[in-house]
Amino acid sequence: MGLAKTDLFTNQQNRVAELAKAFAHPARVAILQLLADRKACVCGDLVDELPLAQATVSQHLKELKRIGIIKGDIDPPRVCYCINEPVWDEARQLFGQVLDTFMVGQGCC
Amino acid sequence: MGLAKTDLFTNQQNRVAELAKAFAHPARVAILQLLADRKACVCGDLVDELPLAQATVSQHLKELKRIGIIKGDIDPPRVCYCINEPVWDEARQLFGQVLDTFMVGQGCC
DNA sequence: TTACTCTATCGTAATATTGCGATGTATTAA
DNA sequence: TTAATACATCGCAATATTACGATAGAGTAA
Repeated sequence: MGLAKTDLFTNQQNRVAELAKAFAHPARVAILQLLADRKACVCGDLVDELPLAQATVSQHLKELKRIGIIKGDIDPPRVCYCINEPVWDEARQLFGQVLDTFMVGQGCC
Repeated sequence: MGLAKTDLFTNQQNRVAELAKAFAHPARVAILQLLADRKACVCGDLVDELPLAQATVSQHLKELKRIGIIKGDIDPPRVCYCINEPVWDEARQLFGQVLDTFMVGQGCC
């Protein structure tokens, strides 16, 4: 079963996996792109841009917030969603670390 | 339900999501790191390195192969698993594209 | 106050993922 | 031939994810 034996892997591996989850669904990629482009920092706009129900978008936002890659500051009557810069940078660094361990052009097979 | 409305998103978004899935589980991160380090190109070695049953490792390898980020060439009595260089490079480019759309230091909130 | 807007959360259903034992298949070794 | 090895696949169970309608809560506008 989908047991997350998180203690069986390194902290780096677990964190990479968690950050990768943020990008592992096209809707979340779309959300992150919209926020990164800074054209829409408000959830209402996001719902308009996405082919998903409001409840579904809210759920994705919640998951992205749990991972930490976005943050939502309350500014009634809206919630301003933004990229969380430190975590975004962490993702860039970690993905870079993993992807750069392999240098293209040196296959063994 | 987990419907993958793949036609509702751009090709780029769908591909990013698929490639991210390759990294969205610590065991797969570990597998990819082992292959990228090139110290183990054979499934038997991989099973020894991972805290998972042989069937489970094989399943992860199958999924990684489906995504395309690794390839398995038969070399009886073993199967040689390796990073698939073009796709690895594609992942690097796509993640870079997405992650670089946001420049740290310009938050709106 | 009431009505309206915006977003979160609940409840539910469908599907996907993860994990492993058991079994199958192919090759090698004896 | 039989036995052993290496890996894939099957079948099942447990859990996670995705999606959405309905509802709740908080604020604004009238």
